[in-house]
Amino acid sequence: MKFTPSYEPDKFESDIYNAWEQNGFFRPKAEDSEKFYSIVMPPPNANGNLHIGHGLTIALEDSLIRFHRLRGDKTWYVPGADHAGFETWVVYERALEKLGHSRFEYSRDELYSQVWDFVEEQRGNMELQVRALGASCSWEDLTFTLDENVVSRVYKTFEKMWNDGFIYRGEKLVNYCPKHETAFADIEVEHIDEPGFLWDLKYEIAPENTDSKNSSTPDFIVVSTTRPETLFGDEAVAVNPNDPRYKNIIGKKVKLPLTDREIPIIPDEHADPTYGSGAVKITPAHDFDDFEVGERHSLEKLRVISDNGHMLPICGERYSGLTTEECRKQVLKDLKSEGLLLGKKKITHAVAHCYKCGTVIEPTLKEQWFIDTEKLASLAISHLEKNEISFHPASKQKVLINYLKNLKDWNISRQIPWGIPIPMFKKSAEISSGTGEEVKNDSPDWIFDTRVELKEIEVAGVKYIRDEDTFDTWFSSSHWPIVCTDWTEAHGSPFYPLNVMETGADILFAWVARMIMMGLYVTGEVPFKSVYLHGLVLDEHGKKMSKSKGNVINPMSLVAKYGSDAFRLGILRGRSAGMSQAFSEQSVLSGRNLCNKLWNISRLIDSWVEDAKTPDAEETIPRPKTAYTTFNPGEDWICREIDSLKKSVEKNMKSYRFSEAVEEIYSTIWDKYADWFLESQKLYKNLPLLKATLEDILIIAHPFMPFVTEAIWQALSWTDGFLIAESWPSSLDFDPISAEEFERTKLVVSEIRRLNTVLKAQNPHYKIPPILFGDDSLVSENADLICALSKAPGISPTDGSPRGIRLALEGREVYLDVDEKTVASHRESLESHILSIGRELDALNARMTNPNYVKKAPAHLVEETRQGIKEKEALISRLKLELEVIK
RNA sequence: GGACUCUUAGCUCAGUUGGCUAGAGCGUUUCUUUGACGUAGAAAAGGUCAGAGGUUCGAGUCCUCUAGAGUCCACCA
Repeated sequence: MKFTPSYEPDKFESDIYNAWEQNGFFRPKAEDSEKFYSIVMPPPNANGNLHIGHGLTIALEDSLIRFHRLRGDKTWYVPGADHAGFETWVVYERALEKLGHSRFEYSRDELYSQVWDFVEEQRGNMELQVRALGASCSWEDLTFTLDENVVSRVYKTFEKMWNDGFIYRGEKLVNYCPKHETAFADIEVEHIDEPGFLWDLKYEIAPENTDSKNSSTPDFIVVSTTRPETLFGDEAVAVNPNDPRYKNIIGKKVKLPLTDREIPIIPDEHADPTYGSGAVKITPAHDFDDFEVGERHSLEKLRVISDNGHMLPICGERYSGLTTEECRKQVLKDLKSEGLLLGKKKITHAVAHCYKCGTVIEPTLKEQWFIDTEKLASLAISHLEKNEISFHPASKQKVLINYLKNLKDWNISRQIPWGIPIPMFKKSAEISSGTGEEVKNDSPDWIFDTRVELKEIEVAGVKYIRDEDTFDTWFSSSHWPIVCTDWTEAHGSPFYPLNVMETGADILFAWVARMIMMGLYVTGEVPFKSVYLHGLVLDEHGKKMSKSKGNVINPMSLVAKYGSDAFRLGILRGRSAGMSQAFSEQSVLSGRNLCNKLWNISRLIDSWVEDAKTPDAEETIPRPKTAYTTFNPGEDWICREIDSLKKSVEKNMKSYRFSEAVEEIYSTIWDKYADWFLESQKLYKNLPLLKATLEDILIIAHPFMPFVTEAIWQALSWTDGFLIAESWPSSLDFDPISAEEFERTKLVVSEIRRLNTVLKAQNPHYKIPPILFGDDSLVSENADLICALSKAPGISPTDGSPRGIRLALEGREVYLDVDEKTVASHRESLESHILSIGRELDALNARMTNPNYVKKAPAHLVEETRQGIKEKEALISRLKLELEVIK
């Protein structure tokens, strides 16, 4: 294969991916069961497109997987697809609406199969995109969140919990979206501070209860509320027991406005004497606080708002059927006309919204299934406190423990058809067919049964009807590490626990917390050894991406434009764990440039290898490792640099510092390998070394830029097989003295270049002069290289009569052979150089004059400082001497 | 109200147990039509590390406070 002048990713990527997949590199062999390195992908929504967060997830996870694969671990990366219960449901419901249909036209079972088809149609799309990002995952093991084994595992857990008494049926207030007509967990509700009003309503004290003998007793009480329309459900008015204003009316009754009901005045700490009027109406069926108050005082829970947000008939003909908003207006109008509306105050308060449609959440009284989370949470906390899971960033461990300590019971019922049916059946009031016997009183109200395909079942002569609700998706998702690894009670799984769970920091509570609780509950072991949480990917201005703002960056369009590797490099660059950070196309562009650079490096080396080939001198190249020897300047140095790159990538990957790893690869390839080593090799062309070092670089870079490195591997004339299956390089041999010598040679070249640039700036007609060197073995031994790298027209010894400008480098005797005029004009820059060295010297001297430093600092530091002072002093005196000469 | 995070170059961020002259990318300026790459090469400018105090021989790094930014949790009628 021939190298084109620039790397064109779209010509290679899909072929390479297919070749990898078809050759089975993504799947660990069955017999290799000893040392697995396993990661499961947080399942992207089956019916959706990947967003930038998935792009980041795959870049992170796949680089870990590829790194470990090259290191020789049996890696196992499981892709997934999420039925995404509610998310998908919203999309589907919208599609139905567009066709002029409503979900209420269909039965639950009909809806379920419709959505199944809908998702099936869309699913391939997501999988193609995961492939395009280069994810080296085991497709045969793809798990869909509604797969048979997932459902059966979820049912098993539910049954265990039911038997353990962790599950209870409760009538409680739940967060309810009147638009979607389903309940949510607390975590799915968004609290937003909004302006609103606090109205003062006049509740008259019922006349028959007024103590006529005591005229000091007021005949009404003012209650403050933000939701006047709920007054129909009021069951009491609460005042603080310590509030002197109301002490003597506790226990009396008030007339509920617009109705003919009377409700008591009760004492409760919940009433804050400093807020509003200090008296608060209690609506147990429609407010979380009031619910609690109601429980304390055994109040009725009267529902006055329907599931879809309309007033119920109990509110009276005038209000029944109105939306809550309409009803509020009407109530306020009526109260006003009756003189019962006393005041209105602007306030800001937190209002709960549906996280999907933004509709105001209506706390609604519902019978639902709840998980008693107390034992689950404390189990999780005890393992977390033993540091059985390492967190990146570490701070999230504390955050998670704090969350678990305050965890409330978990409502797992959802009133949407798209999801896993809850396997619970309720005893029917009807007498079961045939027997004619009465229902036995001792038969349970609810029974667990997995025959969810049936609407009703019969057990011991009793008829039971299926609960129509489905599970909260997080209930099944919390089993993800268990189900993906096929963990069983009998055999466990060689992949469980996972090595790493990598996901977004935003679902630490919703998902990670629940996986830990469930993993421990089901298997007794934590589900993963490490957690890496990435932050949000923000737009280039640091703003959250959103469709409405129009600042969404689509990963696929970046892949199409710059290539998959460029995207991966761009998204990993400068990103650290847990932080929400800006991302721009610019970083992808620089990733693309690196790919092209590496491509051209390889192109050059390959052309040298090809040029050297003569028909009769066909080399026999030992694979897998090219043997090499170092002869020339820079060769030991590049071996040292690659060796240190290798070690630092190992270290960074171990501590999940992806960005640092990428940065080091970038600078080694570009600044070291291309700009110094290859430039030097233009003189020497040590082919075995060039080949060996290029191979190492390709392997080390492969986890981060898999496609271009493989494309190069395939294009090189001497390599065979696949790069993905190569093994991580062993340590390179090098002579450290020779490496250090090249470092000093670089300094000479840089200084010559810098001087030339400065002098050129002073005089546009300046031409790069020849180089002279005195008694300087480093320069004489590297003369050709220095000459070539600095583009000087020539280099020669001074023969004892130095002239021109001497380089200000310690221990060097190198001159630029320039004319007298140029020498004189250089004086100024020399003076400023002396000043800056002087400042550094002062700093070092200050340290040494401090007796405590000399006494307490480590000896090697003190010695270094002493050495530094000596060198700087020598340099200054020499520079001063040069200044004398220039005069 | 509670918890957590952040503040380092024009921008986005590194800086691991305190230790040599605080780094990178992008951007900016100057130079280079050298046959791997202009998606390039060479060079340069740019930082009182938010502020104050403390610990220390030594603080971007540890502690306290202040100011600012952000995120999450929470029932404020």
